[in-house]
Amino acid sequence: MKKNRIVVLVDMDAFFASCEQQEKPFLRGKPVAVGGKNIVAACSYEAKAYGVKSGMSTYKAIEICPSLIVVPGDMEKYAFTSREIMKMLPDYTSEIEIFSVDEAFLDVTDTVKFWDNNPFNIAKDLRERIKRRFGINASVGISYNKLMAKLASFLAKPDGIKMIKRDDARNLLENLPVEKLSGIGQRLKKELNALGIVTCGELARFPVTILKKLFGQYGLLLHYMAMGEDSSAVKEAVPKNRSMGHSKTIPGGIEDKHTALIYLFRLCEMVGRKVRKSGMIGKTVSITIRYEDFFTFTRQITLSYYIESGEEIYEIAKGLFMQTDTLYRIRLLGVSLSGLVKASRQIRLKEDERGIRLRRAVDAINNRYDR
DNA sequence: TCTGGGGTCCTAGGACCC
DNA sequence: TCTGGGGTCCTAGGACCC
Repeated sequence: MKKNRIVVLVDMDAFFASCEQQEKPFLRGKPVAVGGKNIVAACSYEAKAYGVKSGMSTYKAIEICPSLIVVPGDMEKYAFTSREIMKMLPDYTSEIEIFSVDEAFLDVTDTVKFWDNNPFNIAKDLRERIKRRFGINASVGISYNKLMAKLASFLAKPDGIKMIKRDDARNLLENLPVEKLSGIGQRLKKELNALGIVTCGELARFPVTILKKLFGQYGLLLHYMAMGEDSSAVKEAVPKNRSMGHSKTIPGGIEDKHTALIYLFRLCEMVGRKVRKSGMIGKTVSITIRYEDFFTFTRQITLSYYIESGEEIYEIAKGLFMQTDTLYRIRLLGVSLSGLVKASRQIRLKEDERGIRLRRAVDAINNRYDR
């Protein structure tokens, strides 16, 4: 375990919107929102200046920013650009964790010596290359662990570099609202605020025993987070796919099961396609159902064998779906396959048995619920 | 605030095994 | 036999992130 690490977080600024502005020059300098029909998935800094935020309804966004240009999102395109950018990272270290489509952690503890022992040189070089090749601004946070590197990049935005040294962390955290830390969302913020805890300083001084009682193991973690401590490692470069899924909000909602099954089938096919494309197979099928009142729940079942095709997924998903109530109008349906492993010849040998076992599993579901 | 879609991780209880 | 404890897997739900 290394003690004094140097962790860098590269974070693309307004990534989706920047990709669009790069591709379509007439969008540059304008307030742009990328998203679906009803919600803003991401927006340009010009739009942010008006108060537009991701997650906001498109209606509201246009209300506060009438000149907003809304473009449909194209995840494939962004993922491609992302992969191209990420290809540059091994030039700086072999310890890379691709954290999301627009963020990556780099542990440069062992390689910073090649950059005059100054991590700023790495940050500058990386930012320049991304800007030059892709026309996209990136912000870089540098610190002694991932938690603080993340905070640093937040403070660096937009288009900047920020380093948080261990000696400065305590001062910085003292008056920092707890929700600025990655890992503390709206829900936790509310609960902490209710305890009279608003800043990280206050959280750090709050009795650990009470935090543990209230939040379990996470309470202990919160205590350390508030002090700027995070022992998690920058993990391997290849993100392990634990699950793959699709979900769909149905405009107007669905009332009858037949229509729902048609949606379900399509989702299963999409999941199957995605899974096969990545050369994976999985054994746990989950469905998500959201009723009109936003009550959301999941049902899942783990098989004793692996599957990959839309048809196989559908048979299981349908079984799960048929057990659920149909009293309410369905707003969203989702299907996902988890327990994923790389498809291998050994596992594939069992393929012949699959048909039989599949039927057995479906029977088991049906029997279990006595239908 | 009236709410998309893709994920990850954690927890708790129960089943089951040794 | 009615009685321990640990480990692991499964299901369901929830918080969080981008």
